[in-house]
Amino acid sequence: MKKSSTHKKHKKIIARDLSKLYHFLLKNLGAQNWWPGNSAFEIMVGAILTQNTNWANVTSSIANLKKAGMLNPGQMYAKRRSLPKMIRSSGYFRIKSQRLISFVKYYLDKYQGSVMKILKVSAEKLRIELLQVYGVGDETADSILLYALNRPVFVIDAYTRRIFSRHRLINYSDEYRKIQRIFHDNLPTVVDQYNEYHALLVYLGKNYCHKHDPDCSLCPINSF
DNA sequence: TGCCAGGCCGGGT
DNA sequence: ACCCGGCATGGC
Repeated sequence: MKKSSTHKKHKKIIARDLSKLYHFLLKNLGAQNWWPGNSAFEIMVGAILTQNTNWANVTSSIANLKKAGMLNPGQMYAKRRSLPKMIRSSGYFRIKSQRLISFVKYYLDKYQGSVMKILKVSAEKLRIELLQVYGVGDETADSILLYALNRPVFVIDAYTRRIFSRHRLINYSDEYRKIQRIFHDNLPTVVDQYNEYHALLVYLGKNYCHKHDPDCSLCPINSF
């Protein structure tokens, strides 16, 4: 059996139950306490480095940057030529170096690399700006908004698509903003809940909702 | 060994 | 509006 997305063993989830599902997952899986990172800038960098990449591969890159004193906008830009070497373990290291440079340049030019200054701009306006930056798409922009800048923006990723398409809330290939709207419309606008919910979905995706031949009998959602 | 990982971009139809 | 190839390392 290859496809599971429409198999009956996946319990159907409806939009109105998203809030209850959150509390269920939090109770059964425990708080994930994201984002694993200390400063806002470290989280921004991590959001780019983890694109289509295992987080474990990113941690050593972050450690390299920290050791080199490059985990701040000014030094990262000044030492930008050493980025490929520093972030090699994250994969796509050449293109991700370009993405980090374009992001840091934007952050320095527009906000002098200051969290205080970027926090003065509304989430809606910031999202549009971030999407103009080379290498920042919907998920990366929203990860920065939610996890680095504490804005109530729900992050949609491949795990979210996989989990909820199997449970027939969405189609896997639905537009990003369409999926996001379902969460925004059916959850209280609470940053901490958006934060924890996405982290729980990643945990669920990693451990129970595998791409091929998923072992659905172990998925906690079955007993929701 | 091959598949997968917390995407995004550019070109083609 | 889709669809696709390219980008790349490290763990199981």
